[in-house]
Order: sequence, then structure tokens, then C-alpha cells
Amino acid sequence: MPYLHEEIVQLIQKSIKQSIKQLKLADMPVRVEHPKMAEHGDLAVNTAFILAKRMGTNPIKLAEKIVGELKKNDLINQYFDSIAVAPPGFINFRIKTEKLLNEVEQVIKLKEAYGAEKSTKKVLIDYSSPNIAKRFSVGHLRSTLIGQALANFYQFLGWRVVADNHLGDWGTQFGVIIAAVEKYKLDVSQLTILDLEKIYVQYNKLIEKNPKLKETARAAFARLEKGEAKAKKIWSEAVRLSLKEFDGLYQKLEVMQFSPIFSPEVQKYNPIKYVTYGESFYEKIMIQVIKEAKQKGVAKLDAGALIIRFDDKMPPAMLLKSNGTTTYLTRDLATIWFRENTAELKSDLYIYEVGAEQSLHFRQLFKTVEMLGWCQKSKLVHVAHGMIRLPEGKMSTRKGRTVNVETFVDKIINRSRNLITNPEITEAEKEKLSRVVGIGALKYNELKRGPAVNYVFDWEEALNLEGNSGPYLQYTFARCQSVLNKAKPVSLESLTAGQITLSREELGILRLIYQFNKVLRSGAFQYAPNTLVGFLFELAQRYNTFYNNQPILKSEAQQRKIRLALTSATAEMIKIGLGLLGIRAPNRM
RNA sequence: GCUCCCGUAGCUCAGCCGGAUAGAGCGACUCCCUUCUAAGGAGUAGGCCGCAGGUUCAAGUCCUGCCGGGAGCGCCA
Repeated sequence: MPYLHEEIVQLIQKSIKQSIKQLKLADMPVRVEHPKMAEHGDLAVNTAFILAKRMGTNPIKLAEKIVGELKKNDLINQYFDSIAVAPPGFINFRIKTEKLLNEVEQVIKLKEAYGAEKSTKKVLIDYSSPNIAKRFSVGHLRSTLIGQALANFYQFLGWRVVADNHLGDWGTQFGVIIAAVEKYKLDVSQLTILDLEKIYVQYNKLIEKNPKLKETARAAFARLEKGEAKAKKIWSEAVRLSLKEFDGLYQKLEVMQFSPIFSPEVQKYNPIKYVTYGESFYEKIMIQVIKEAKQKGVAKLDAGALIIRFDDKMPPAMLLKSNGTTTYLTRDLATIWFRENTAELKSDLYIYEVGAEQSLHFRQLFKTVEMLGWCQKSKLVHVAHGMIRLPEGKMSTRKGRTVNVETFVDKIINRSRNLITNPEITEAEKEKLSRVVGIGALKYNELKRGPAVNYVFDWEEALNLEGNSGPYLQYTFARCQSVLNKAKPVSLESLTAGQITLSREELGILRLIYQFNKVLRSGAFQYAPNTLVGFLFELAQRYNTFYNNQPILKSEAQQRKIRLALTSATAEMIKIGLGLLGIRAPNRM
């Protein structure tokens, strides 16, 4: 049973096609769109215009003919109370208010399951993926939040979701760490992640002065790859203490292991499966991958290194360095091989939520997979997020120009705490609430932008808790709850407008609610959680306008029922939407 | 030099597969709590959608060139 939006789009497409067939016109795809202005109706179609153009006839007259046919269709008349022709040849449809009210009832009835779907498809999302021995950066934060939102979206749409935290726990960087630990004779188990980062930076500075040390680092990584015990011990300690820190952050942010609280039916249907293999895991598989690449003639030896060349303008990629060690590409190839050959990971779609600076790498990787004939390139998607900069310029650990994620989280929670003025809220509740609000604000602030944009990190903007922000939506939700609580139990079933003419504000809300599922789908399939954020913000805005202009509790009985239903549906939708974004909706604030 | 991404209001960003009068938030200025949560609402000011061509009935959206910003380009990941 599709949701109203989908149902209507299909109905329009089918009946327009029928009409043009009746009129003996050429068949063509029908695109249904939403006019920007409410006066133009809820949905519009420009098929008549295009057909008339092709035939060289008058578009308005043709549109009127088609509308004439449409109006012979009973089902169409059931759904729309006006179908109008507008220049230069649009056909505009206005959905019956009763139908929109039915959908509001659906929201209230289905609760957290409204908008959810079932599917047999599978997706694996590779996100967060921080580097061991380095602090968690805002870039990884971005990947984590966007990736988690996408995972939630797909889960809600019924897909089986695997969330893979592809830890950066392998590579020459560990050669540097090992070489540095050995040089300074440090006890790794006593170090913090910050210490590891410091010695990494320090050693790299030494390399600049003395390039020979680079060889020492490379050799150290080679030892690690061969499984030398001493090197492996340093490495595993670094991994252990890094993971401890990351887990702390994940828990605080309720990501990587946190799924929104959906109704049991949805939740048990397909829980997100979280895995953390990490790059090092693929070490064992790499040999066969290299072998296969050689055998298939995809990779060739060049100046001692194993190189893959591409036909087009893309620069070549390296599979094996001249000293025999592997590269990022080798591991990523092995990763895909493993995923494709492991039942619980094999998916219809693989999403990589990784920074845009790695775009070339992924293009090379996907092309190589295609050349090896493993799977279709179209199954592999790189959702490239833009770079986050500071007003002073690019972030740089060396120059001390970074945003510390922990500090960021603490600051925003503090600011939220200071804003709580509601006297009904106890001290203990205040503590919990400031976390929910602060973290919600942080997530929202990231997810409201399209993943691709580069943006400038501005503390004022990032810590803003007003306007287009997480707390705005949470506040609207709490406000709805407050109204509903004061309404006492009231039945919101069998809604009907009857003699009542709904206000512009009320209609505005109705005309948004039925589009929820569509927005969610496009957010998922276009890898853009920000589309849902924009939708929720608009819904909240419309609700707040309505709330400020029309009394709810004090209105006349039938009207009161409709207004309460709108309040209830709005609240439900905000809760579901925020949940999908990984943001909680407190009942009061 | 080559490749990719970006350029929309003072700032930060939306703008779906081309569609009807380009939208928000922040900041500025005015108002609105004896109605349900003012983290809210109403309003004013603010635009050559980087520039120039092209395609189209229709271009912020598609194509080409240029300018400006960012990222990447075999031994980093």
C-alpha cells in the first residue's frame, strides 16, 4: 500500500497516458512536479505542452482536451477537486482536502512507521573511518553524521544495511609511528592518542630535514606487513587506545551503534549491522587480489612498482610500491573483493562517505573493479563531502589550526544548558536535555548542508541554537507535545473537513505532510540527507506560523479536532525525521 | 600543465529530471507573550544567480569559453 504521494503520482501518470491514448496521440513519459506557488495547485504536468510542441498545435487547446478525458475518469474525480489548464500549457491538479486529511490520519495511526517501506535490497555504507593514532577530525565527524543518516534512511526504507567503519589502521603512517616509538624508546601502552599524533608530527618534521628517515619508516611498515612481533605490538597498542577514544565519542554522539527508536515492527525487520573490519583485516586477501590483477593484465610492472593504467585521461594508480608494500588502493580493492564474496556483506549498493579529496582515488578504484570484472561500477558510489575550513584558512594539525571535536561537543552542550529556562525542568533533567539539544544542534548543523559543499567552520554559526537549527525543530516538537498534553485524550480518527474551510496555514501543513516519503526517498537515493532537513524545517516553520495565528485548544469542536490532528501529525513527522538524522526529540524543553 | 568540485542577498546556505513571481537562516531595523512553550511569530531593507556566448516556447538549473576559490594528479591515506 503506497503512501498518498506515490499513489497520486501513479494515478496521474496512468490516467494521462490513458487520455493521450484515447485522443490517439503519441505515448510519452509523464513527469509530475510540484508547482512553487500554491495557486497553481498541488501537482502539475506539462505533457500537453510538449505534445503540442511536437505536433505544432495549440498547447492550451490540447491540454483542455486531455483534461476533458481525465474528467471522465471516476478515480481522478475522487482524488482531485480541480484540474485546471494554465498557460503555456500546464495541467494543474488540486488534491481534495479529504484525501490530505486521510493521510494525516495515517501518520497518526502508523506513528513511527509512517513513511517506512519494505524492500529486499541491500546496501553497505562505509563511513566514519577515522585513522588510528590520530585524533578524530571534523572531517571524520562529517562522514560519521552523513553516513549514519544515510544508513538510517535506507534502513527505514526497508533495505538491509551494513554500516562498515573502515578504520585507517594500516599503511606507511604506522611505519612512521613504529619508527618514532623505537627512536624515542617509548612505552606505547602509556601513551594517549594525542601523544601518538605528536610523535607522528615530530617524526615527520625530522623526515623533512633528513630524508633517510623516510626509508626507516617505510622499512618499519614493511616489517609490520611481514608480521614482525615487535612492530605488531606497537601497532596493536596504538589501535587499542585509539579505538577506546573513538568509542567514547561514538557513544556521546549516539552514532555507529545507535539506531533511531522506531516501532518494533520496523526495528526488528532489519536492524543495521555494524561492522569494523578496518584496513588491516584485508592484509590476507591482498596477495590474491594482486595476483588476479596481474593475471588479468590489469596491473603491470613499471619501474619496480605495480601500476594500473586507464584508457581515458585518468592518471595511473599504484597497486604495489617498488619495495613490495601495498597501498591504499590495494586494500580498498581487497575490501571490495571481500564484501562481494561474503554473504552477509554482499550488497546491491556500496556507498563510501569519504572526503572529496579522495575522488580520484575512488574513480580509479571503481574503474579497476570494473576492469577486473568483479561487479558493475554503478553499484559503487562515492559520496564526497566537501572540505571544512576555518576562517583563517585550511585546517592544519601542524599549525595548530584545528577544531577539536571533543571541545566542540562540550561547547555546544554548555551553550544549550544555559538556554534552558523552563521552570518545570529539574536539574537532573536539565543535564540530560542539554546533551540532547546540544548534540542535536551539532548534527543538524552538519546535515542541513549538502554533502558536497565546502564550508567555513564558524563558531558562532556552529553553536547557533536559533532559526534553522536542531533546537528549532526540537522546540516545535516539544511545543506540539505541550498542546497535545493539554488537550486531554481526544480521538483523532475519521477526520473530515465537512463545512469547515481550512485556513491557508492549515492547508500549508497538509500539503507538506503527504510528501514525507517522497522526500525521504530522494534524500536516500541522491545521498543527500539535507533534503529531509529542509523539509522538516519548512514543516516546522509552517506549523509555527499556524500556531501563532490560530487557536487550537479553544477552537470549536470539529475544527479543534482537525487542528489537534495537524499538531499530532506534525509532531510525529518531526520525531521520525529527526530520528532518521540521529537526533532525539525531547518532550519538553 | 591536466582532472574533479564550487561560485545565488552583507554572512552561511536551499533551490528536486530545465517550468510559472529566485527562497530560508544569521546579521540590521520595526512590531507581537491577560491564547495553547517567545529556543517562537509578523513585517521592512537587502539579488546583473561570477562573466560572456549558445541550446530552448522557457535557463540559477543544460552546453562551450573565460575569470575567481578549493581539492587532486605512481611510491601518503
